[in-house]
Amino acid sequence: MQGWKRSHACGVLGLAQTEQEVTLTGWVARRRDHGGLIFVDLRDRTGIVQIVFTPDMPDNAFHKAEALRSEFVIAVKGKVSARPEGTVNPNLATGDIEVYCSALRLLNAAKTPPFYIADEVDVDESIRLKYRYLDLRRPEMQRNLVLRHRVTKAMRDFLDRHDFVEIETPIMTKSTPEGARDYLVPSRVNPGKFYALPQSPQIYKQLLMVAGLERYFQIARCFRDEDLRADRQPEFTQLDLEMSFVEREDIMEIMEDMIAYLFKEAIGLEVQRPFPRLTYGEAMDRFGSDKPDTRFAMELIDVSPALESCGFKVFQSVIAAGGRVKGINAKGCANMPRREIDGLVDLVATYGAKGLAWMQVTPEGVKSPITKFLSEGELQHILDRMEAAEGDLLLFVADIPAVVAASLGALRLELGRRLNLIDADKHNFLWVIDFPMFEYDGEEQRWVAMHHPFTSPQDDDIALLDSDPGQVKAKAYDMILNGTEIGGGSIRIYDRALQEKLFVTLGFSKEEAWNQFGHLMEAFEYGTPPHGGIAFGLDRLVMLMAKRGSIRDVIAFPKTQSATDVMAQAPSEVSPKQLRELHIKSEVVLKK
RNA sequence: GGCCCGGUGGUGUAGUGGUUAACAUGCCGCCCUGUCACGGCGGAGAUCGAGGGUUCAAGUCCCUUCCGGGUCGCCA
Repeated sequence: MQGWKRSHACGVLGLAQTEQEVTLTGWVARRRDHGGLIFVDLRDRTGIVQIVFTPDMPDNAFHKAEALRSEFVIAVKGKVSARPEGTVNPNLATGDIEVYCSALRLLNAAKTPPFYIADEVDVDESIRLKYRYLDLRRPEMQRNLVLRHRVTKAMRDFLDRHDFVEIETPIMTKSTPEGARDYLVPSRVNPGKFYALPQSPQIYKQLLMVAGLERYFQIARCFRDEDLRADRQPEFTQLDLEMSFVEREDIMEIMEDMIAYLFKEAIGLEVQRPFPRLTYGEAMDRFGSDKPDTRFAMELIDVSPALESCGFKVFQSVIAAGGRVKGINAKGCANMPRREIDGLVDLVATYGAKGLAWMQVTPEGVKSPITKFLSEGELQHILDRMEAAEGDLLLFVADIPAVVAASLGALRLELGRRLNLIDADKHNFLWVIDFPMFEYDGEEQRWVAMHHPFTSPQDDDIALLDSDPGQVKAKAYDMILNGTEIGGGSIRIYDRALQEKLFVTLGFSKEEAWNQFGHLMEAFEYGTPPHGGIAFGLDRLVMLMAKRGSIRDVIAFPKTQSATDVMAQAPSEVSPKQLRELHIKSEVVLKK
């Protein structure tokens, strides 16, 4: 800084500072050189202000300004002046004023950046990631990170007021079966043994409840070695919390409070409360999803009852085998070209649907490849059930319930997007409750926990654990915003015997269960309060607040889809010495 | 692991078998005292992701591979 001290941020200047001498610092966003007059847009974190240089200025400032280039770092002393009439720039927050430079210092020069530092630039994401420090100079990215800060700040404020204690739990912990693939860390001092990075602090936070902390939270980094998506990174952040002496309702109520507070504080949005609730069953039936986007209707309609004995063998046999025939009504799409319908067939096929039946409701009647197999009455029943009107396109999938839900749920979302039915300004929060405790894993031939194995079954269903695990409902709840799961949690098991029984239902032997989770079950025997909690995906939450399509835009240094950091070049090979010390031998099997 | 989209000067794109690969922007130089995506004139800048093949001829067609993105599986 060469002895200078910054007096103001660029973005705060306005007519109120007129005639003040200021010292500003920042980056050269643009230089407009008119020969005998130079304008420099000076950018710092807060915004942009115009600096004016003329040849009569002291400090040889004008000639120094001639040498300025994009992204040079400079300090400027000067006087704030109202702009001459006709030169006010209404597109700039500081556009009423400009700063007449009286002294200029070049703090650091810069190479020409590989892309413009501006919001509207459209640059390949791999270039942005390679030069992430330049990407993060863009005002939009800075807004995202600042928003993220505001959200976590508001979380801490709210939870502190509600007597939660922020506690850190280990990053190096124990690998456990169930759930996602673990990231492993070899132990140098324990040859052949590995730590695992936590998929979530689940067991530790339950142990904190046993310990009597009563209310815990943590803004916790979690790690899962699974394939990446727009909303999934191998390391991500959760707001993780747990409360003792509570029921489901207590947690849901305080979390609605918190979310409303976050949205008010961070983006000034008044959230409508209470949040609507859907049971898992209802969500799957009506929307084909356990995280329904309720910003538009187009609900799934079950037309099976009328088709049990219909002439269309595909429908009839699916129903006979216990499947369903359901449809959605794409209002006003009767004239969708055949080619586009074929595209929809491909779409549902990715979700396992073997076909997509369609009916165009035209002025000349219903056009469809399948009407010839249906009786007058069956067809009319379908049209009534679907509330079909002239101009509508009806789309049907017949399959086992899971495939019907997945394919029509995805089709509904796709059509909602294409038909512009989704109001981007809406914020539809809701809870999904009464999840099944288990789902059957055909590959492993056993029941697996839908939420996690520490979730309490609902009291009335405990008797079904042996006889009919598929019918057992869990004391679990997910918070959904606009079709994205932003949080999920449950009331936990706090009884050793019940926890042990649950592991047995999941196919563990008693020994395996104690080997893996013995410390939790032993703890349960020393006076464990009833407890439950929830975890929110911070990245997704901030992504939705920032109206971005990927959590990469709200993470400072994210990884690519192949889980690499293209800037730091991680992961990387390590020296043989490092491997030796860790008792590791790497045998990369190269494909021929 | 599967499917889909993309990879061409620094950046973003055009180029569907045939001259010297085009355009915009950025960059460099000169000119310019009210611009704000300043303007004018001139200039440099590309082994078309990589490898192989087909062809008289390949940015373009074929195969393999790498990289980025989306998605299914996967993600208690």
